[in-house]
Amino acid sequence: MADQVIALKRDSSPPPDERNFRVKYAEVLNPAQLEAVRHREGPLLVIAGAGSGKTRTLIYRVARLIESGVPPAAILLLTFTRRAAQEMLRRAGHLIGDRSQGVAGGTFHSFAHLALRRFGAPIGIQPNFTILDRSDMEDVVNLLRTRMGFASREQRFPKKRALAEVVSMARNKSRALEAEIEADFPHLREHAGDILRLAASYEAYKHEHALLDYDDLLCRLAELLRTDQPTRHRLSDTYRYMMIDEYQDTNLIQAELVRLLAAAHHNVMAVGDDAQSIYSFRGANFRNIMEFPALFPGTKVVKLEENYRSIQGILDVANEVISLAREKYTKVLFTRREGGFRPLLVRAQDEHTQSRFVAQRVLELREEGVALDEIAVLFRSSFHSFDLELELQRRDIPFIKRGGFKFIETAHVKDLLAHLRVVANPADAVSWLRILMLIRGVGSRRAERLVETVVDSADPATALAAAAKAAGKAESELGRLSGLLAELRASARPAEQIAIVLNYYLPLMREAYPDDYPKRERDLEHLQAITERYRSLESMLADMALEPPNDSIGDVLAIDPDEGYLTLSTIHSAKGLEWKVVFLIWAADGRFPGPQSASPEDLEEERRLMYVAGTRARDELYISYPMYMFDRAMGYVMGRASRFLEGVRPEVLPTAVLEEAAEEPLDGEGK
DNA sequence: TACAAGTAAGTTTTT
DNA sequence: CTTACTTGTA
Repeated sequence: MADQVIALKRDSSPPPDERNFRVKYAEVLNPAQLEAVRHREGPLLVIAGAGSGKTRTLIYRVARLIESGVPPAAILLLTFTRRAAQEMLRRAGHLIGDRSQGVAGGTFHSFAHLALRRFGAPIGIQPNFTILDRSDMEDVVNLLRTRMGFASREQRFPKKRALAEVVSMARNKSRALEAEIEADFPHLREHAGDILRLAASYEAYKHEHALLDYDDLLCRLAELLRTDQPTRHRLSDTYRYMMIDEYQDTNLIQAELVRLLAAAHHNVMAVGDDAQSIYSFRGANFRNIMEFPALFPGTKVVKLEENYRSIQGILDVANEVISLAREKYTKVLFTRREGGFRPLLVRAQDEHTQSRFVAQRVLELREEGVALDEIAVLFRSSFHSFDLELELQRRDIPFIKRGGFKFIETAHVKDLLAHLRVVANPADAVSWLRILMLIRGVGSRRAERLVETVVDSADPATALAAAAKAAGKAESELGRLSGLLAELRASARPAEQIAIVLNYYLPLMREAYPDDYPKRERDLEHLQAITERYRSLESMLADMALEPPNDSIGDVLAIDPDEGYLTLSTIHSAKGLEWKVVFLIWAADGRFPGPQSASPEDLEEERRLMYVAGTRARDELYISYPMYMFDRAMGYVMGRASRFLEGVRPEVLPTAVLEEAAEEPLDGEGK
């Protein structure tokens, strides 16, 4: 190490090597954090309450490992989003410089993707496989559903969405499909036999066309590691120090992946909070984190209970919400942050009054000097913010929305990418169908036949041109498509390839969407800009499937405001984040929890979700709900506060009834 | 036979 | 608002 470092001032005798460390760990971490950061070999479980410095602990441990001489490339940091991994490595970089960039980091899915591309051959995985996102999966399921004759029979057969749901859930819970139907979808029991047959064809179809869905990425990596010893050893030797964030939201397959990857060394640090487990719909079970010590005997457990984020008033609400849970959790948060502010339960007249309250308070906060990017509005379901979005637009308050619909899933973006996907993987029948059906005169029937001839040929463009001869009036269009594909194969830069597709696709799009094609064009330009940084088509397509750009900036706003954006987010997408001021809207029974939360387990998870929402706030927390809300079945009904707030004492969460603001006309130009 | 248009129903959360 | 299935047209 080139830099001479000043020795620690503290009298306590640090381990000898600590003297040379640039970071003074003992001075900036609390005892529990320090214990976790100093841990070096063997399994470690950190139970970290909300705001207890969990991320900080991970970052400092990365830094300390590297300072202790561990090569960065031997560290694997698995997080819930890649963004989280990048952010952590960036912060670690502030501590120890750019050595942190050598750390391998990402999500389980992105890690599995890379591993399978490079080492998947022993279990029959082609390196150019295509990743199916959820809607691609549904497309395939739907195709098979029709092909197998389940579409137009008298008996009602489940829709593609439900089918994809069951199939995926079974895998995420590591259950046989039959058992999954019995357990979570008993109403589909009568179709169990057909669903099983459909699922089998789905597996065969994916295999035949080099397609892997999200679940395959995890399951097949587990398969690879189980069955192929050289690969297991290779990966386990490469990543000698593993760190896993948000462990409470992992499922059994992910736990198995961890076990297999760590087989050679058991150097695993898992970090999580059982009270913040909110992904059971993805097969996660908060008990997994409790069973970590059983998976790795000899696990050291460290608890972080001091909260550095929120003032006590906010923690009081969160603690009371979670204390009424049926399962008891492992810790109670406390803070030394004093502050007079009490969170407020705001009862609004109706949804629009709620929106205007939020908008107005946001403007007041801005007057008080709180930047917009220090404020967030959270909600249970992404459509809950629709009315608020209109109100914010009306008042020129810039915002970004996280979670919910992604622009990557809109038809025009999928169309565009499908043209590139067939170039990367000519066997990708889903994408072939998609781009063929865009052509006038080609419907599902003809498209399927064309796919059959094209998929197995060595030169798809030529095969397509040959097949087009028999296609009647669609011939010339198919010829153009063939030309396009040839042109795409000749180009190497993704952004350039997108430009080539745009040239072909934009006219088709204008015809297909005469109402709003300008907006869609802007989306595609945005996409082109995003893809400018990619050098390989494969990596670009993989990123689009695994880490899609989902911050859809409100399309009204063309320019970046200096003061940043107000954040609108689902609670799920707000996980791990924090803001100075948080609004939680639609905290009403019937919305949060929603009507689909029926079982006690579902409700417990909703309660944890409420806990997550509340603990995102540092200084101010406003929870609101409308007194009258519209119900599709019953018209306007009286709204009640969420049941999770009922047990919270009024001293801890006082209620304010919202008076109509006088300066504002009731009927704005919204709607 | 194959495609396009029209009508009717269902809707969380995410990799 | 999207998706599914029926009916209408070439």
